[in-house]
Amino acid sequence: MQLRNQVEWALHCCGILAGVPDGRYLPTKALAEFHGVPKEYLSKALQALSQAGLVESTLGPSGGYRLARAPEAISFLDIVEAVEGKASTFVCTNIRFNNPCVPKGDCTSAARPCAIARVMWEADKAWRDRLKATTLASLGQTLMTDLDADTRTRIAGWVADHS
Amino acid sequence: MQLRNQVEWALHCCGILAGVPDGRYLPTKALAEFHGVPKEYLSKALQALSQAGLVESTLGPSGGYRLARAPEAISFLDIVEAVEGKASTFVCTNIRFNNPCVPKGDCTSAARPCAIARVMWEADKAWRDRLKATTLASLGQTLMTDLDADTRTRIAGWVADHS
DNA sequence: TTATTAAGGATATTAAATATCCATAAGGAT
DNA sequence: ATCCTTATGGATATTTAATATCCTTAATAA
Ligand code: SF4
Ligand code: SF4
Repeated sequence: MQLRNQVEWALHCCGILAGVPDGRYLPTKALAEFHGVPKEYLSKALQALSQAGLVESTLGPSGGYRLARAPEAISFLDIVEAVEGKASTFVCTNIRFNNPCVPKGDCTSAARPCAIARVMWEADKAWRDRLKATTLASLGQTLMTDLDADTRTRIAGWVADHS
Repeated sequence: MQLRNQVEWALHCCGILAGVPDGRYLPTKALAEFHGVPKEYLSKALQALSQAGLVESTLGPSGGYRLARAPEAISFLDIVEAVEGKASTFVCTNIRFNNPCVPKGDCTSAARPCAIARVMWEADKAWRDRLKATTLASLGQTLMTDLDADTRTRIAGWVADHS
């Protein structure tokens, strides 16, 4: 089980978009060059973010994307679910219904999901809760300590040049 | 991102194997019939459990599988990782190395994984921690309250008949 | 000796992820 | 007005992973 690479791209892009100057937009082309990924495919991830209402776009020259909300109001979970979907990682195919010991139609677990599924869904929730706990704002704070001042300045300059 | 169906099968099989009488084995054929899944394919999942040391097998008539440890000592995580692997759900392809603002070879994050990856890995850990917290023994207790006495008796009888 | 079973390699089938291409409409620049 | 740039979305191709089947081998009990 592996998250698709779009997730990594989307997270990075949101991190960069958080640094776009007010009123400006950063186009797909710049984001693709910055991360070294195919522009056309990255575009699909950005469209997913757009449909989820996390970013907003505008057309034409000097068009592109920017965050639709404050970085404090965008969580990792928002971004992951925009790209990967909200469906649980565990899907129950109800193989218990084949169980020869449970009379047809008498499956009490039809009303209530079975014990195994409940545990798997709780684990899924623990994963999402952790993702929900980190926002783009907290990511930005971490990057302040991770990256040296020079690099931060260079990145800010690059973004300003391309937005 | 979705867990493979083998995971659901493996969890169910372990739940059943927990009820196999001492000294007996339950063969793949029985487990496949019980759950209504293809025997040959289920066999692959059981082999994975065997290689992980969660179940042990014996050949010949009256052969099959049984748990290799007490139900208290087998967690959901053990089973999930046996089938799905231990690799993190988030794989970092280090696209930051393409970042034009970070001088080649000077990527401080090479030593330390980047901020995004750290969060994703923590979420992955939260998922695994939750899976680790439930054992086959606690599953059995839940099933005691989920299933009525008649059904439990029928299942126990079926298992005894086929082991 | 015979039937049964797990182990595992090989292969086929199906679905999903990854990637590219193109047509369209809209917005800025000239 | 015209042209260039851009997001959007559909269509399609390519690659990879999941799902499934088949077959051979060796071990074991009846
Ligand atoms: S026991 Fe749970 S996971 Fe298995 S088929 Fe039933 S509901 Fe699904
Ligand atoms: S920022 Fe993190 S997730 Fe992105 S490439 Fe770097 S290490 Fe990987």
